Amino acid sequence: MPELAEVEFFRKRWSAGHGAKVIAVRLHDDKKVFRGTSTALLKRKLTGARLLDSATSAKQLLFRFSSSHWLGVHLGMSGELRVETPGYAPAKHDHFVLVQRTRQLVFNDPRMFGRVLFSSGPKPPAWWTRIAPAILSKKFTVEAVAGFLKRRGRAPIKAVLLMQERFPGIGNWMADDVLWRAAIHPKRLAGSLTTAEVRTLHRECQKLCRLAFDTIAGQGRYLPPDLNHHIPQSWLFWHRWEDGGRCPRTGQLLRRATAGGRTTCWSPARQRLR
DNA sequence: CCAATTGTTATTTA
DNA sequence: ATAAATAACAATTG
Repeated sequence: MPELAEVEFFRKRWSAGHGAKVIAVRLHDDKKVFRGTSTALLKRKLTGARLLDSATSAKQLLFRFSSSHWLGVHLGMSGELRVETPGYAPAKHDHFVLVQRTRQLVFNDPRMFGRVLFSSGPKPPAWWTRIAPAILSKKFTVEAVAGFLKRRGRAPIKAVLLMQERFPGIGNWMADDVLWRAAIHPKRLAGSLTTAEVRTLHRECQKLCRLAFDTIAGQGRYLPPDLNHHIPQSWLFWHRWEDGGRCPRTGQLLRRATAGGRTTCWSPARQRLR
């Protein structure tokens, strides 16, 4: 489920535990979410440590602990973060739990494409600092996008939008939504876009990211009661999942097919192959 | 039983 | 050699 703003939504949930000590760590050792991570070390170092603060970048979460410990979380396809009461009994797919005195911070991931990382040191770990510059940062320029599209010129634009090294945080539904807003057919080859189309695409990426943070992740300290709670019916989002969905702008039937290896939805009246 | 799934990476193909 | 396409990962749901 989680893309850019959804990841931030989950971070805000766990931020309930900022400032509080971890009194126990419960985890499922043998699960794939810990691939490449020493669970013994993670458990030993985080027990007794205080959760100081956290951040998100693209689809990654970073949690900073006392004594220079860093916890990384990627939610993969089906991961989510929850806050439970101290008496909560872990469910089947609750693979990682930080127990605090007044709450439990739970990482749940049935499909286990997600990941838990751990490292120690004075500076944030490399896997965090090498994430591509955010779409809402100054470095996400139209020139950078144009250059990238040229280099990936023979791939469908839909596939290119999913590449995290240039569009960090964009996932399947955001890619479809951006292309729909920009009125660009997902199967157009990246190198075939006109200068005007590249400009529009660049702008719509920024607009959708801003919109997504506001509606999904909430503003300030406010956290929506549920993911997607405030997403308006006017987004492609609500109409793209199943057959029979209609374009919120034209009212016509949406098309679905696979493009760039993923299920893709577009509005034929707005987005044309040519 | 078959096909699907909002992600990433290793392997295969062009 | 490079880039694009595909398979694989795991679990559940329709």
